[in-house]
Amino acid sequence: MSENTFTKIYEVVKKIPRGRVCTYGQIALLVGNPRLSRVVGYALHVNPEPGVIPCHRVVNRNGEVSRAFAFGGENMQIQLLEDEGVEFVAGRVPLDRYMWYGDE
DNA sequence: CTGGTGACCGCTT
DNA sequence: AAAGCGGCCACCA
Repeated sequence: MSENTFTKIYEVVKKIPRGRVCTYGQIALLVGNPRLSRVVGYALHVNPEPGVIPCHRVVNRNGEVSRAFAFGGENMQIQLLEDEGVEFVAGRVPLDRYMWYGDE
């Protein structure tokens, strides 16, 4: 069984429902360690399965998209989220409405 | 093997 | 309010 931390992170990210966003810290918490937030970012950075892992649904605790999103630019991530129905306010996502707490 | 770094978060000055 | 530091995991030199 792949009980690697990275694998767990990927599993959680894949569970994020469409039209919903999640924070690095929340994912880390679901994985089992709230301090893995950094590792979460790195895990998505390697992104072994683009198209399968909805990394664009992951934002920081501020609701802002990552600046290092070197995939068509940050605007690309925002575009994908808006396409799913996620609303952006002042360049960030109102987590109060779109935050996914992992409880499906 | 050691050291440094990275899509972060929270606590402490 | 702003800045600094530690923590966790994996990868590269």
